[in-house]
Amino acid sequence: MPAVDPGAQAQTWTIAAIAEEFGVTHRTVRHYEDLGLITPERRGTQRIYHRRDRTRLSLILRGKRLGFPLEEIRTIIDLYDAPRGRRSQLEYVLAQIDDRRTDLERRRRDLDEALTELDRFEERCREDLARLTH
Amino acid sequence: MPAVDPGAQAQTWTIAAIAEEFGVTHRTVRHYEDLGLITPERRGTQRIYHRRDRTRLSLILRGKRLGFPLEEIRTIIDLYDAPRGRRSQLEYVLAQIDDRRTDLERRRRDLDEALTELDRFEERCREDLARLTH
DNA sequence: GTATTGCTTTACGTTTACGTCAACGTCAAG
DNA sequence: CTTGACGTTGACGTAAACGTAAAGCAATAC
Repeated sequence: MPAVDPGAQAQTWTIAAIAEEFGVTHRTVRHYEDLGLITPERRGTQRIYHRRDRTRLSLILRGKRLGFPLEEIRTIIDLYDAPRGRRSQLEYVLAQIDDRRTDLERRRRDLDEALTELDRFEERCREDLARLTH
Repeated sequence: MPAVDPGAQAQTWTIAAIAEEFGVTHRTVRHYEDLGLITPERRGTQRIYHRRDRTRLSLILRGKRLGFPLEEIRTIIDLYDAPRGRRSQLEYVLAQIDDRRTDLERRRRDLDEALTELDRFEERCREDLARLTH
């Protein structure tokens, strides 16, 4: 069992393959490309997707589940790939990270609140049910 | 200091008042009414908002911050006001609560993942920065 | 060869969540 | 009484996130 086979071709996927795997349509995948969220290789006219594209796609979809607009998602995943060679670039990235965290933590507070309320509501319902049962 | 003054008029608000207080436009508030998310009292042609409407509005806005579509938000807040007199109704509501919780917990997992990744990324950036500084 | 399968681009359609006039009612202030 | 300030109902506009044909290339299947 070879740890890493340097001669092996890096695995690639077709648009139909990743679309199906991620549970979206190929139209959706191409839309993300139009917005610059993924940039698959081109072999002639065909799109070839690499692991990098899969990583990005899963980031995009998680962002969507969290309710972020695609444009904002792009700034986020671009952040992860941004050049960080110079000090000024690194400091910019660190500032962006802070903004992101503030946003995410706000969401988590909202989420926790919603879950707490839901729990309280369930309790009330269960009490009502118990009263009905006697 | 009266605990509860039964003779006191319940406090009400105008559309401009709640719009400004919640940081949205009156157009937005009326849009939520069009979708049946809030149903203010009508005094003639004017809308009169009560505490109940404010509660709903804050639920709506939190739902929006969490990225829920308005139609889904309506089913959620309607759930809180749903009749629960009969056993079958209560059991339906409890089932809905379970669905909601599943959804919210999924979101929380996504959110925690995103925050963890962000932390790891920040660490890497800080290491890079330290290397630049020597 | 041609028929099918899979991928491509182009382009218009749709839904959601409002923004943005337009045109009009109403009520207190001057 | 008319002028604002504030409110109202349409109704059309728009941006985002795709859906949905339409029409064509390209390789394999028979």
